[in-house]
Amino acid sequence: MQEQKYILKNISSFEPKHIFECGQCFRWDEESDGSYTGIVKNNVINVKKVDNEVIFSSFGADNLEKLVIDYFDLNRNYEEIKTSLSKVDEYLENSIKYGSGIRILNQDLWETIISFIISANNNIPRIKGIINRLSYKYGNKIEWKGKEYYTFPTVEELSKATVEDLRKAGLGFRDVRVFDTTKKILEKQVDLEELHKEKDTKKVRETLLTLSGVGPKVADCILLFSTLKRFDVFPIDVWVRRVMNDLYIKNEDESKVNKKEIEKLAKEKYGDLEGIAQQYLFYWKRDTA
DNA sequence: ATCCAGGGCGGGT
DNA sequence: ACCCGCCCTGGA
Repeated sequence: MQEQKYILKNISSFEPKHIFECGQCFRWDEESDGSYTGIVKNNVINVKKVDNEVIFSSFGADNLEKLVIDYFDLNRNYEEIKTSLSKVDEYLENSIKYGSGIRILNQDLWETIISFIISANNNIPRIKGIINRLSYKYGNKIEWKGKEYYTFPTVEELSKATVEDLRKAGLGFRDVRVFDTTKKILEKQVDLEELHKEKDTKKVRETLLTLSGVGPKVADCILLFSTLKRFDVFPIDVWVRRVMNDLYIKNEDESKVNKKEIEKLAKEKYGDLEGIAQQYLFYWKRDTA
């Protein structure tokens, strides 16, 4: 364990608030100075943007520079993506301006699966609370600057939890889902390493859907926000349904908008970048609501 | 108090 | 294929 610092200068398309509050992650919290602190693998990382510099400070075992480049997907050209998507229409162009510093993270697949199973019919404060309690109980403690942080439990660590333990941690009806999925992954009935090797997004999605608690929306979130990193998916939650209805479909009752219609529309308009388009639209709609 | 929050499941048509 | 009621929890 060691303290490290890494500074990015003149980086474009990197705004901590946009990245950490666009709904893709649950383990980052804002500090009083506006920076964000989160847990990535076995590291605690603080991200602070000052003018045109992003300062990363960490305490952990991994090489910070390598970790940051990988986790924040720094080798991807977001300027190019934004230029391309901005040409679609003025709605998307405006939402891209609003969330111009969004980057889609490469989050650990296992952690992303469990986190989004917990997210079902839940709200963000509760989701974060549950994940913190699971990490506190089954993860490992890291102490840094007088504060305690806990790593997200590994498959083996979480497999020690019984259904009752999970219920006590506040998971509610998601307890059995997390328990069953953990067991299935532990026993490699679904092999996460193998899943990374499959190129066909549809096949990966089919496999994810065999996991308890993983339906269409959760599967798409896992595909988009984890190291699987697929942009040809379009997670449809209440906010995305709302924004797509408001902008294009204009049905009087947004709850009756057909998912298939939204999927078709997204594919037509945004093509293979529909996943990233979804993030700009989601962040804009929810943040200005 | 009732409702809802970043859905999924199981049992109906 | 669609549709619907139900599922824990806690904050408004």
